[in-house]
Amino acid sequence: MDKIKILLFDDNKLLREFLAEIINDTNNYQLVGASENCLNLENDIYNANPDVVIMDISMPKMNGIEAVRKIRIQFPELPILMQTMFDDDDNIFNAISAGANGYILKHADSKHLLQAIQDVYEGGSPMTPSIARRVLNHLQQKAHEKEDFKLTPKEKEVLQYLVEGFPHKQIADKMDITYDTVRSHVKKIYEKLHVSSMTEAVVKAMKNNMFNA
Amino acid sequence: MDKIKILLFDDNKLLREFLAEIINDTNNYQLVGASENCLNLENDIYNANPDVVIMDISMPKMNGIEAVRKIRIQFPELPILMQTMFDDDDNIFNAISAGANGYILKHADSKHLLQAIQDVYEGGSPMTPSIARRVLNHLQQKAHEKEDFKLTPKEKEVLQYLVEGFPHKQIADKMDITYDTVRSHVKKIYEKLHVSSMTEAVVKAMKNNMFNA
DNA sequence: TAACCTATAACCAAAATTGGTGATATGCCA
DNA sequence: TGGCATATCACCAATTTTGGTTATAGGTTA
Repeated sequence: MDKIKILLFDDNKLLREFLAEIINDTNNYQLVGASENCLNLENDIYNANPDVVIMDISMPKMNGIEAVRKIRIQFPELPILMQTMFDDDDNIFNAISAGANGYILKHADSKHLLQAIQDVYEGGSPMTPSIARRVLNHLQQKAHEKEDFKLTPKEKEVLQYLVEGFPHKQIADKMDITYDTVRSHVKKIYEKLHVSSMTEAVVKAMKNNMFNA
Repeated sequence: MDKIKILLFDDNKLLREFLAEIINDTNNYQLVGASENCLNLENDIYNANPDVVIMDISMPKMNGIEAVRKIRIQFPELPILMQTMFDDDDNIFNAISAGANGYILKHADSKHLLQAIQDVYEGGSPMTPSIARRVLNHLQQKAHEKEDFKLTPKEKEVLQYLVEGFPHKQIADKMDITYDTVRSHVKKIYEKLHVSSMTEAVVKAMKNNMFNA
């Protein structure tokens, strides 16, 4: 069985050495490189050909998040495990949307660290419960704030078309009703949504994700 | 130190007994109840007064997700740990948006289970790496499709105000420029976004979440 | 230096939206 | 049966937005 090849990016020399020691004490893992910055990012990866990248989130010159973004362009499938000092790091979401796969703390003990490496290698996304909590809260807020404005079916249909950018006249054609009827619906919509223009209505509709959008 | 009081909802008798055994073998945890359905949900919780609820995601009569939703109304802060048979359960996202705090597999060994209980009790959100991966993918897709329209700072400012529902005239006042200058910016924005109306521009801005939303 | 981008501003004419105030018809429900 | 919500349509007048064209000034860059 081949060892899992690991490439490390971290500006702290002590941590690089510490990690090298942990990894080389095992039979299943192998450190194929450790850089203190991401200036030769693509080359480093190309030469080392790792199975997993471990990336410090905050580094001089180019930070870890920018690095993740660049890696994703050339190596879309390469598992990336982010490391941070604190679990309330505001960069969590930036790292996630940049395409990082896992997220752990720097002071994790060697057992947890090795498990996390194994997890990202297998396609999972290891993260501490506290980080997961922040991620979930983020999701819940998104799904949360939806109001019920009690629009009738026709009103919903009209609003849908407004969101899609159609002017009243075209909506009338599509719905096979007159321009003035569309207007009647629009007025009711404004009343129910407590707005007074198309843009406001459309923004409110999207914020309450009333449609797939 | 008080024990962590646990209330269990699961329709499988064997699993209820198994869990009772695990928990009662410890010093830090205490099972204060185990129900096979959620018909007396509120009463069960009120009487048992648990620190943590463990909920099976699929149950007869009322499923676990509906139950979570109900719990959240009366007990907004009560930690809920969901259990499922499979980590590709499509109900993950429904459970999350209903307000569940953690998500683990039913065949987790007792050590992991107890750790997960501890984690939710402490405000974390334990989940398996594979479940976390699905959650992250979900987030990444949301954050994904953002284009760079290369708007200038002023154009971004104008667009921001449009999203907030202000008419040109008020934007002119806010930015301390003339109405016609606002119009110039708006025209440029339309050109760069390939649209031809405020609603289209606003929708595009929001879809590419160019602002806080 | 010339070309280009940004920000500013103006004018005209056309099109679209908005507010207000009506009316008619249908169906539901108490 | 009478009230209520829904859906339809109409007209007036005011406001807002849009497309097109032009112009000036400051900054950057090839």
